[in-house]
Amino acid sequence: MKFSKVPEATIRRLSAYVHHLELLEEKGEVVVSSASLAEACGVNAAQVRKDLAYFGEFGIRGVGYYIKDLADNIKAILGLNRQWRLAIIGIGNLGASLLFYKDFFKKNYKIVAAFDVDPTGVVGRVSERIGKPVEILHPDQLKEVAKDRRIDIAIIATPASEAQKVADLIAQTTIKGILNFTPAQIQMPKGFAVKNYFFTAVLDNVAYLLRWKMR
Amino acid sequence: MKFSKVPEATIRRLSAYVHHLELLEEKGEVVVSSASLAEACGVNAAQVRKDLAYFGEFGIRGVGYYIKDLADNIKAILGLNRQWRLAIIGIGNLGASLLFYKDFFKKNYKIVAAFDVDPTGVVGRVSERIGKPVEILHPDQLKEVAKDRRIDIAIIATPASEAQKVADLIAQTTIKGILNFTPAQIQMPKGFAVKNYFFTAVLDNVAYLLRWKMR
DNA sequence: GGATGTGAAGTCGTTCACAGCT
DNA sequence: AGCTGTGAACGACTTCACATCC
Repeated sequence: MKFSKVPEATIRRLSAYVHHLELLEEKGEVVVSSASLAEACGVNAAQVRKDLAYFGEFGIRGVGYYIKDLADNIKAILGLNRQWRLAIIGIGNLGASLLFYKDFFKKNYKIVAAFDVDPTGVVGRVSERIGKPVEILHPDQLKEVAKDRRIDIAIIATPASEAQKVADLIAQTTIKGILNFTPAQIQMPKGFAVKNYFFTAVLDNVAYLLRWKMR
Repeated sequence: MKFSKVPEATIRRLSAYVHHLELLEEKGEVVVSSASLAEACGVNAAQVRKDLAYFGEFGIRGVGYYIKDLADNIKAILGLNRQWRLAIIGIGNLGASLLFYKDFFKKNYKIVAAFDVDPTGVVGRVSERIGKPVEILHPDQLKEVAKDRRIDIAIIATPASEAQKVADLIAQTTIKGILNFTPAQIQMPKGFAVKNYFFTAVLDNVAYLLRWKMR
């Protein structure tokens, strides 16, 4: 274990490894080699071993990796051995769909609050679709609610024009992690974990590939 | 213009540049320097110039870049000067929310078809929310519909367990681009543009940062 | 003067190749 | 013998620094 600077790409791949290990576990497999895990995740075998080497030695030479053991270890590395409490800010179509995203439960994420400037907007329809409706609060309440409900991570799903305002609100709370779904680049003080995740950028990438590489 | 191998990260940044250039245009700005564009997008100024240099010379030394001109050029590079026709496959919460994602219109993407094995599922509620309901078709119809409606890109928003089946269906159509929203790694023959975009992987990244870098 | 465009340098991430265990 | 763990080689991306041009 060196634990120097871990590439961000490594973390992304660890997520993928966990997903595949869980599939193998369901199938009743017991051990897996770096080569086969690599193939399933579309990467190089040495890459798999290097990624793991940042955090320790999890395999057995001449054998491979015990699947359950490795999965547990990676989950611990990613912090998926505890529950992370999420707030969704901006309950439009995207925010609303996150409220109903079932796989959160598997992944140790739990939505504990939802915020929107217009609590009467999509909410009515949202409420229709779930037994116990999620209460939509006004962003003004963010600070106190963040503390009360111990929110760890805020997901910004507002229009881009509102993203910085929301970020400024978050900066005043105990929340330290942000997943920004808008195309806006947000500015935060040091000490915050911010990741952007704007999906039309990826779509643009597909369009670009189609535009040039092929046809 | 060298047009050798363009890093994927460059393409992602070009998307961000366009977004910011459009904001500047709305504000009535006329020229922008690489330094100021860089700051707004959270990158280095030399990076901006290098990114653009892959495709040509768009600036004027001693002056900067004409905003509208640069925006148009980047859009042409990304293929956003034409309309891309999308299909969404899997109309769960995520797929349904994409159906209503308004910004598609701005970005030259148009949803021309929606598929789900259960056309009676979310659809009823989906139909309630839009004047002219989107017709949800069965994936069996993919091949003929892809041709009729000239679908360019398929967005896979099914459960992960179905992703490969859907990919196999797509492989038999005229569709050449895929945006995969599931955590499953899909296998395609050569010549397809496939991008994965699974958002809990990014959330895992935030959790990891919180787990280690801070606290 | 001032900002772009770009070779060169530097940094970071990936792949190779083999030593080291089991 | 087989597969992991890892230094070293490689390749890719980013940043620097300055020549170039408006």
